[in-house]
Amino acid sequence: MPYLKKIIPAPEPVDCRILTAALDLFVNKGFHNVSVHDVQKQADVSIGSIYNHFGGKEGIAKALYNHLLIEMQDLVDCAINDKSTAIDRCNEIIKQLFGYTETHRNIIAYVFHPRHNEFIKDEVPICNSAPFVAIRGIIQQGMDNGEIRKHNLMVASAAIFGPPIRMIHLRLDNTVTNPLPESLDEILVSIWQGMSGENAVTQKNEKLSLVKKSTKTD
Amino acid sequence: MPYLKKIIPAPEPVDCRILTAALDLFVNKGFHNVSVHDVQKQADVSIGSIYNHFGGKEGIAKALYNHLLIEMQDLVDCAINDKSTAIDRCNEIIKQLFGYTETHRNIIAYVFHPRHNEFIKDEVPICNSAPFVAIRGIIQQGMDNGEIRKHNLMVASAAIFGPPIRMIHLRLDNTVTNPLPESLDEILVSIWQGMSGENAVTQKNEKLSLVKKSTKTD
DNA sequence: TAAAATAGAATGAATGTTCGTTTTTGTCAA
DNA sequence: TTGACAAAAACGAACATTCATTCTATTTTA
Repeated sequence: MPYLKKIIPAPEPVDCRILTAALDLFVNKGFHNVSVHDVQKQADVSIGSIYNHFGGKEGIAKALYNHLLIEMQDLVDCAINDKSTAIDRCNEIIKQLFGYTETHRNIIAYVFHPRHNEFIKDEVPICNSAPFVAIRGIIQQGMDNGEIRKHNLMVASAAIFGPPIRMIHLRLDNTVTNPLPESLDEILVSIWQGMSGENAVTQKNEKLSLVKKSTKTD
Repeated sequence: MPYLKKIIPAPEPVDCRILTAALDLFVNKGFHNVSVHDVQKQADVSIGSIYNHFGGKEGIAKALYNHLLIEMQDLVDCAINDKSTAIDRCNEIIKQLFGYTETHRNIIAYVFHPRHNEFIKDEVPICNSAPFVAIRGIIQQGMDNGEIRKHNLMVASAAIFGPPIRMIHLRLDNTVTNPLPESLDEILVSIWQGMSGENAVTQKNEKLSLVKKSTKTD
């Protein structure tokens, strides 16, 4: 009965199994709390295979890092191609990130893990990796053409992507329990229109109350 | 010549030396890349003292964590006492955090280290610790009295504290090279007034361009 | 002089890596 | 199609090292 055997799904290649297992373990237990033997067991491969393919534990982490950065780059490139304004591009990127946080949690958790340098040596820090630089390029363009209020570039990046990244962190923590896409519109409104309510002391064209200087002259 | 000896500054107590050394090492090398012996050497104490005072490596991390959370709580309490509106209180907290990022880098880096649970077991996650809950309390009040636009509480928290926390992370990374207090005003303006520039497609009282539904009726 | 604190050598478990062996894969001649 | 055979991949026991912790001895404190 050869058909009985055929039912077995095409086995994933060894290197994919290793990466998938490692991603899961690294994200959920932390790189340093995972041994090569743990990865070996979960991936159902031998120690030798891991060393053949990746050269060691850090090699796995680097391969994952570089692979996932390419996927991030794709995401950013798509947003640039599909949308024409800086604001739309940023919004699209945020939308995609929120979606992936629900559907590909491990990937997002790994990429937005804040301290890769604790276990990956000699790689570009995530904030200076190609996709993140590309995002800043979008923002710079937006400031140049007046879509986005002029700021120091890093400040603008933090103002636009700080809230969604914070949401992602809180969601990965389970501090936020609702799927992020449900909050997308609210977040986007707050980014572009600010957080002040009807009774806020701050008025337009005036400095904020915390800023003391020049409140009387102008 | 007893005076020669007197010049030696009062030696810090052993437990403080241990905590100071551990904080420095944990922040700069990562908890898992630091051995108890590293701490012992840098603190210039014996292994035995470390085990007497803190019971082990994780004990040091927990003691640090709890100690620094108390300092954070103080910071929040002061803001609540010194300021009367939600916006002013948030701004004051952000101002203090920016200042401490420059003057007490290690403390901020440790508290805002995103993955304490990788090395500290059985402690409240940072986002649900007292000071962070207190901050959300401020925001909730601000929404109740109309100072802050009404949102889901977590969304509002992310919108207000996402940008400054992002700046802190980028600064700790050295991706941002200017001292944070220099960017304080810019960040606060962007939080409360939003990021849209003169030529932005988004207009007030209309939905953002990314939000497709109901763009025609209203 | 008893209790507390400090000291640091010794211990043992955990774990990253090596390396010789076995299995699989691909190629080519019969 | 078969068999020979070389290259590549997989295997996993053994190794070497690191490192958290223990424990007994010594010093300091009250």
